[in-house]
Amino acid sequence: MEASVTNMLRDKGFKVTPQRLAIYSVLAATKSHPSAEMIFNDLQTLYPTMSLATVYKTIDILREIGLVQVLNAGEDCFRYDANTDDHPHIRCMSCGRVDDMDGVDVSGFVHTVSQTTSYQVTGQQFYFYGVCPDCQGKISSN
Amino acid sequence: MEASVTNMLRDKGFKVTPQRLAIYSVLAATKSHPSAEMIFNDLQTLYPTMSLATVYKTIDILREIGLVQVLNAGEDCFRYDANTDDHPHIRCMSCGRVDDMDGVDVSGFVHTVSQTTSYQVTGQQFYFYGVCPDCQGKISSN
DNA sequence: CTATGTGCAAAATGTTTGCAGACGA
DNA sequence: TCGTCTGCAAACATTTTGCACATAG
Repeated sequence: MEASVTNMLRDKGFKVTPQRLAIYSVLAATKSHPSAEMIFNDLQTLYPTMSLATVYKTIDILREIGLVQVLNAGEDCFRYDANTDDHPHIRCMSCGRVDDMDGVDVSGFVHTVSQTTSYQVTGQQFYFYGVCPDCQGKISSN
Repeated sequence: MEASVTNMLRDKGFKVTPQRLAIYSVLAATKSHPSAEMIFNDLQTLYPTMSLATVYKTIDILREIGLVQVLNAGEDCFRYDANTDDHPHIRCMSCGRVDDMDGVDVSGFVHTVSQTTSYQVTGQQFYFYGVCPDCQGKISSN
């Protein structure tokens, strides 16, 4: 996995730096869809001198070479996902977490919808909103 | 239509002001899903003294009473839609326009997906990305 | 060695807030 | 009249940019 990031960067003419590998590692190791600031905070211990600007610049490269996808689940910031498969996301309106919705096959729906539009469809993003299991528990126990 | 906005506002304890009616009118009269700034610009001629802050505050009220829905199709700003029906949106990656995808029944897909998650689902938003008919023409003729 | 990348600080952008005067009910 | 609303300006949060120094290749 790490090796392939190195190769992907080199192949596209980007230099391989510790910062870039570290930022990708954070994204690859989590399912929490962190924002730039969350990534930055995660790296403060290991890379205390890293700047937020570097996080943004690196994410832009990772997106460009197809290693991360960009999410906006209606928040005031973007979140990033190293899982670039087509999968819906769901945000808890109570605690704000954003989860993957695995095991949902979107291809049939996407195909059907693509037929009904005069656009040439190149991609899509599905967001669901609701209350996560943890917050359901908190609400019912209050 | 206008009358119902008046009533909706009054019923919820909000005052009816020319600014609020004007902002809703702009949204109700268009399918272009304007951002706050686009609404503000639209109203410059008729309401030269209106402030952007008023646009934001009003939109928040309209959202709260269910008269508009908030969109974020991956841009750096929010867009607003007075059509609160469940319908997907599609953004042209070339010119940036955001269109409705009418005539798509999402209920079956939503129902299926809702079954597969432990979240309690309360809503959803589907965004497609592609190239609009106008831009397809431009690209092929260049 | 050279071109690209990093980190910092400043700028830009979109949105929110506080408050004095205006106005709807 | 009274409480809410407007418009302004300042504050805020996120993201982008410019540039001197550092570093990958």
